[in-house]
Amino acid sequence: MKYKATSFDIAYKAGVSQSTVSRALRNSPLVNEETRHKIHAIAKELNYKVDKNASNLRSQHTGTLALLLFEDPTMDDSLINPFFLSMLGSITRAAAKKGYDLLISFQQLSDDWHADYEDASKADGIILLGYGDYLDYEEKLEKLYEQGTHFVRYGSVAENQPGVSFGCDNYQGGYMATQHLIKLGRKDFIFLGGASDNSPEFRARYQGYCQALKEAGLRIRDNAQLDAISTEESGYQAAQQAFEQKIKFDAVICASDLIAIGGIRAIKAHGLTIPTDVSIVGFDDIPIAHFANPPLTTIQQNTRLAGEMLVDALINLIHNLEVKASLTPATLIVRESCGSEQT
Amino acid sequence: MKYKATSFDIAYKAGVSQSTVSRALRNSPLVNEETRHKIHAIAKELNYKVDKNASNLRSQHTGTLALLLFEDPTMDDSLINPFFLSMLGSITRAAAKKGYDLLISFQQLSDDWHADYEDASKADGIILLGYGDYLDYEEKLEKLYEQGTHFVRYGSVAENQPGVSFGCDNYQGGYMATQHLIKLGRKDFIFLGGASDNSPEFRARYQGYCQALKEAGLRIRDNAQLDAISTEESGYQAAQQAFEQKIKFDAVICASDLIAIGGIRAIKAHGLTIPTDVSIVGFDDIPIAHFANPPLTTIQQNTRLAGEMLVDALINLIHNLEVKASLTPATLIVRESCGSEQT
DNA sequence: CTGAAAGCGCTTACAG
DNA sequence: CTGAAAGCGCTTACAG
Repeated sequence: MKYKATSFDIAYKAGVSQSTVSRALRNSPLVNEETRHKIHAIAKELNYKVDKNASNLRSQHTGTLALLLFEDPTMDDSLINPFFLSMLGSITRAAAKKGYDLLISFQQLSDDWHADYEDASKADGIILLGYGDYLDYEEKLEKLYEQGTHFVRYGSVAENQPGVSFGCDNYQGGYMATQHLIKLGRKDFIFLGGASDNSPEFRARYQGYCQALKEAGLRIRDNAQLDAISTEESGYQAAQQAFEQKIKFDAVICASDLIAIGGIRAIKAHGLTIPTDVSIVGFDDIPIAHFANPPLTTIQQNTRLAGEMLVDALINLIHNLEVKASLTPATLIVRESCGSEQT
Repeated sequence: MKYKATSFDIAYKAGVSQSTVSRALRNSPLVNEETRHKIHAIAKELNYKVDKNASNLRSQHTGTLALLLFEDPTMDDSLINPFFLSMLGSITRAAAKKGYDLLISFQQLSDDWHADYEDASKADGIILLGYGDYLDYEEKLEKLYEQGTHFVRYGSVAENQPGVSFGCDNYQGGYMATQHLIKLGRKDFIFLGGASDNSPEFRARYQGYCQALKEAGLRIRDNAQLDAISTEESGYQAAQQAFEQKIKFDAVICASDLIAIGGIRAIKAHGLTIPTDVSIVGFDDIPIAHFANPPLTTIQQNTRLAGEMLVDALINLIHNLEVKASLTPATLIVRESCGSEQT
């Protein structure tokens, strides 16, 4: 490893004090224009980079944001939800744009909270992205909140949640998806996905779904909501159940794309054709949706916007500015899994 | 923010010196069993965490690995190759397992190398994952190498490359894919993907392909290798070109799954059926491959293993141990895009 | 086994 | 506008 230049080396070469070098490099207005230029030139020549550890230690902040991805331990390692990967990408970009480093950490929901705290001490703030059971998750949020840690999270947005939350307008998304199928003349709906306190995002989608049905004067059958978590297999099982219970349907609204992909498999397995016999719509717009067979109509979450909002909000929080929860719009992406108008 | 305990607080409570606390916390054998227990207990009670900046500054290492993802600036932001996302996941896990933090940074290939250096100063070593033109990329590697930076990269593995490289056995993968279609009775092959110095990974796959054809006594047509980069659109265009040039084919080997997905679209658009009329195989085994229509036969890269190898190798490099380039095995995943035996 | 002390490379009052 | 000096919270010889 090459010798690493320090601010003293620069000071010596420039014939000024180390304090002045430090100020010049941070572009303090306190330093003479000319000296500053000279110092910058020497720094460049020497390949000088400020030592982050030293500057962070001294100024008591890290310039780093931590991204915690909570995983449900029941999930298969290899099949991390593509939606979260997409969020990860947009958060990384957003953080970089603001000059923050991003520390990434995958955790099991079951890990004890000391691990979170550990991460908290390495970063100025935390971004939480979780899946799995919300009720387990909430405990962690409360711990973090008590600790006075700066954090934002992406997921369901509701009253009485610890900390600041951002999320997609799930209710509106569920509503739009359902309305779209209603317009297409569909009458018998089922909903694939959990709708309990354990998955508040899914529940909001379900509520939007119910609202659309209600407004159209269509019945909401009690047995037509089948639980599923966000995996292909679980979606398959849920649809399978609908068949076993002999629930008649020509329209299926899914709480996620992965669920929809599984649903499609089950529907095809029963010899039905999509969208002729049944229309189906997903949620998220993960890349796979586009390549499903048939291509899946879905509700798109704006991950790019979400990433920026999360990062901006967290930085504001760190600077003790006020930040409030907000929703990102949901967009209907029409593809071929719904068919076109019919009567 | 709550008051943050320091090693002095613990020392005071335990009635020992701060040096002893530091040693106890690092589990130095120099400290009395009993005192160590007491110190650990107090640390836990006080929610004490070692200040990373201070310890890193003092001991002159960071405990952090940087992951640089180079992107070809021509790529669409939103469509980061799912394969890299998968690598990212496995590297994150592998780093965490070894107790290293992972700093993530997306960069354009066009960024000047100072940016890399910047990252180098924040981490003990760098993992490089790049796509886009290899020739541009190589320059960066050389710069990094000259600087004496510890780094490993994933991609093509060959002689005369600066630094240590890991990668999938692309040659073998291309060979296996081709051989599979040969066994199925296919005769007229085309290859979709670049095969020049600009994309050495693709070239290795192409060479494996050529070898398999040669061994089977099948002809390798000069015009049957169509350039494509790893996007759906580019794959579509390449297949399109094959049709325009009236190249007859019943088997297509693709340099990546994304290319294959685009190829499938073009083939279907020409009214041909897969796999009846033509067999197609991809490379990577990204999640989409499974859901393609028909499900895509492909060559799987073991990203989990690759992530572990990269992290282990980099850590060894940091400790000045010897490390050498190696290949990860390629695995044929048979799905429906090839059909079954026929004559 | 333990303590006193130096020092990692910065930032930032303080004094001019 | 500039410099001398303190100090961020650790680790690690050095001396016992």
